[in-house]
Amino acid sequence: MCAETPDYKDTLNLPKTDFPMRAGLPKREPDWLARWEKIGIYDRLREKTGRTPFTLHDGPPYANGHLHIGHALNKILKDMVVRSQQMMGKDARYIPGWDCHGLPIEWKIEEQYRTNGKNKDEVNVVDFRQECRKFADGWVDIQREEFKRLGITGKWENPYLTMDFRSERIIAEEFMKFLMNGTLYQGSKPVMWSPVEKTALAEAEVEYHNKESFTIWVKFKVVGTGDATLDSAKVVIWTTTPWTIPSNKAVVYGKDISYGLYEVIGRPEECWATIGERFILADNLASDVMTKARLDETMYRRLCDITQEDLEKIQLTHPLHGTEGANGEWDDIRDFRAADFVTDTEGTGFVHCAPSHGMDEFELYRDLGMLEQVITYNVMEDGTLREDMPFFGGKAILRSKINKKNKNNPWEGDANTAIMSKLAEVDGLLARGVIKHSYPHSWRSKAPVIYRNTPQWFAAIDKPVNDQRDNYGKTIRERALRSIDDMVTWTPQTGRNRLYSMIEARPDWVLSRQRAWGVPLTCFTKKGALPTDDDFLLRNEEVNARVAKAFEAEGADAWYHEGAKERFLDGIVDPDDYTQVFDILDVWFDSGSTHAFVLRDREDGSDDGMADLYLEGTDQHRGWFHSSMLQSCGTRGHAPYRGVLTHGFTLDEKGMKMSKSLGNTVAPDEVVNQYGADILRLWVAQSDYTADLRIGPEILKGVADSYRRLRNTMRFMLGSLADYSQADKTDIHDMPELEQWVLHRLAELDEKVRTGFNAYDFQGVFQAIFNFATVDLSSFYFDIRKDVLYCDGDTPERRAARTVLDILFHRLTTWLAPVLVFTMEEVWLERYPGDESSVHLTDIPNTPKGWRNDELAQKWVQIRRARRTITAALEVERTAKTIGASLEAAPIAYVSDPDLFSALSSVPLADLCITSDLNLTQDTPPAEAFTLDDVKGIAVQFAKAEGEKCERCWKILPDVGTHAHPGTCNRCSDALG
RNA sequence: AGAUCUAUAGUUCAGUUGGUUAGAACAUACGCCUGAUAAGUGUAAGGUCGAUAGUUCAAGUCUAUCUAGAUCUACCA
Repeated sequence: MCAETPDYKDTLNLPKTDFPMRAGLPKREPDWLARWEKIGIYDRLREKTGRTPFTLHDGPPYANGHLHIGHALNKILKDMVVRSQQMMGKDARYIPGWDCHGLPIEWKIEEQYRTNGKNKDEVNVVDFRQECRKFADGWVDIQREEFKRLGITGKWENPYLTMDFRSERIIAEEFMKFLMNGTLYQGSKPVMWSPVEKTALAEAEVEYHNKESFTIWVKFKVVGTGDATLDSAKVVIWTTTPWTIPSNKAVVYGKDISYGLYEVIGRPEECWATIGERFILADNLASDVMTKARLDETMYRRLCDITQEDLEKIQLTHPLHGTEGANGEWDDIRDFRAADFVTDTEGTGFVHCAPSHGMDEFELYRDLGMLEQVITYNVMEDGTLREDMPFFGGKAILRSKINKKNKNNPWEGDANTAIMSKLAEVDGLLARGVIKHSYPHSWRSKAPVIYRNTPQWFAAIDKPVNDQRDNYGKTIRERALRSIDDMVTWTPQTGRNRLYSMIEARPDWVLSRQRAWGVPLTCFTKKGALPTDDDFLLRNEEVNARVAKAFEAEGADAWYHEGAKERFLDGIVDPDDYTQVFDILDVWFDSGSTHAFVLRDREDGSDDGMADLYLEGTDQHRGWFHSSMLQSCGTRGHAPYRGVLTHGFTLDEKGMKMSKSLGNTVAPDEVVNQYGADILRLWVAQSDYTADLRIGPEILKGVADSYRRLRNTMRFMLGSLADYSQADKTDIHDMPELEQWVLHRLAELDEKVRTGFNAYDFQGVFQAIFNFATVDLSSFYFDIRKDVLYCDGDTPERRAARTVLDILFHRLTTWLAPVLVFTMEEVWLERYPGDESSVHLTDIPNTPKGWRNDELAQKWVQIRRARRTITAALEVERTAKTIGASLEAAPIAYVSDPDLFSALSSVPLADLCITSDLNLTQDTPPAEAFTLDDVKGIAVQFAKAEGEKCERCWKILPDVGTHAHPGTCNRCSDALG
């Protein structure tokens, strides 16, 4: 700077703001949260009237443990939906909820008992349930605070809990609808059963240990083929559970396995095979089986193939068939058919089926509709065989107490050996042995468990519901499938197929669990009646009403209090004629009923009891989407939701699952403490949630970078608008074209933003806004307008620019507020401070129709292309060190295209290119003029700007120094007054 | 083991009914500016479109197989 000219910097209108470049989000976010709580934002929004309601129904997380990143993703997405819908003019309600019942909590309490040396069985059920309730309550409070910290808005002080007394009442009432409409029935299925504890166990309560088991090869005689070769043969099966042999009902083979007929032609002394005996075996396993039967390869020969046609002809008899003293117990012909779970890698290639004691077999015969013929009730609760069973009645599969003398098999009872002896006696055994294998044991008693057919309660999926709500079909399945296609919008579309095929294929819904913490199946069965009898279940509205009333007042504990049965039945039926059911409802029934006690029954629910959206991870196709659909189809005839959005899972940076052992986890509170919740939210917004989402240190760093860029753009606007007033407000028609073009872009974007928000495409919306902010604003519009904003006095150009900045401010803050809830509030308060002020009370402003100007936009595409050529030409000189700043240049643009020429001559091209001057001509360009390959019709000849540098605006102009203020140009001198 | 889904620069994403040289942004490198300054701005480099085979005049796009990852089932006689 020359010594004699004054420093004009203070005379400029430089951006002025206290808005910090660095956000300091982790420290400052809690203050904004406190503010919102004080203002009561959520309730304040509810006071706005005349808005169309939008209901996002919250899928309840399970109330145990701290939040992980998946919870954060889910709730942030929900929050962005709620906030964007609200700001687009809806009344967007959000009632957060928690799932409180169920095994994991029960389990935690049991664990506490164990460490304190208490025994669960000695604790009163009601006391136990109270402890579970307390535990859930504690975690609800913790999770609520963790969710709030992420900036999630909602009715936090009055959420819904599945364990609220009212919820428990309604869950029971919903269950009783199934009771009354006849879809509830008692059936049975094999479950993991601990004979020692006489209880069913869940998969989570089972641990696998090595156990020694007997292993036997058993002969089943072939009969009734009419083929002498086959009829003389025996099918051999292998099992490690001899105790299931009395319950055998069938044998199955594999469709793709090659079988052969083998004849014994020699034998050692100790052997259960006789010479001439013929066995059908899988070829891959024949030598293995023969070895176990002590036959070496010289002692048997393969006679022929056994084809699938042969197998189809075969029928079998049980080895105990016709045994004296068996009273015909095993005399029925055994079923024999193909099944796809049979392999020829282990055993014999044939699987013995006792469908009461194995899942594969049970499912096979369930799907065949033959359960009644194959289900047995041979094993009692304590693991003993049925008292009246021939030979083995009362024998125990497992001992009730451990026998430490039997070191190898301390729990072994007397049933297996008795059965093996009898089989050997009737020539039913080919071989036996012992093996060590991994076997399920009870987590509590450490004793082995068995699969045991157990009575369970089911909801029939294919039975007409008979409730006059048949618009979508008569049965639950029909209604569900029809709803999926006719009623529900799926985001992404693939979710539809997933649920459809699951519901299409699913069996009846097992509603009962043998547990303590949940809502009981509130029903009674008639003593002496069979499950198939019409009056087996007590169906009485008066009884139901009593139950509901009691639950409303006392919660589901009422079911467990002393004298509950008499309380509910006295005076209606004779309590002594009925048995009270003590099973617990599947927790998916609880959460499947949330639509009833939240959407239908709460004042702030929805008008028609339906949700506009359910939004959960893809795992909920089998979970909440599924159970809610079934429950609702059973009770109200159709889906409870109009829309379903599913998101993927969170993975680490390499796309691998997160796990503590790999050390690749990202905890939400860590992100919040390091970067702030807004960064986590921005990560959600810029990710494609329809697939799995990756997160890790590098990705978060990238997100924080984007955030900073955006933050500075906002900061620039704040600074330039510092003293903006209504006097600046300029009509669009009085604005330069550049400003009109910005408004056009805003009109375009507004549509994109609204369509995107309505399609829940936050990624698309954010990307569009972010691109606009960096490409159109920061590097183009702002860059150009800095000159006018800084240097002009109160000119129409400056007023127009500031009008546009003000408009931009309102658009950008409201568009981004659903994502960057904290930062946009911070930006908003910078201009609109006040105790009651908040961007979150504002709607996205409407866009005046006149802003859209496609013709102008077309023209400006041309202009920007020409500009690119000019700036590129300057870049060459910059690299050559001819110039530094672009204001040192005054290039000549040779434009041959007449349209382009007229377009360029209609705008202040030098300003747009940030040069001090620019000559536009239609002359033929000199050969050395600069061109870009992809821009036709313009060539640029570089020239340095002539004159002195204005000490105020830094433009180089010929008239500098000839005005009132020394060292200034005409404009600046005027501005200085 | 089965069902479903995903795969494009270092990162996050575009890529129309198959049709020019696969596009942005961020990050990177090298510049410019020093009046958005722990900021702004320009230029460049960066891709066998997970792999292979096929259909086609033409494949990131359609088909098949494989690989990796994810979710849900099944983990057994």
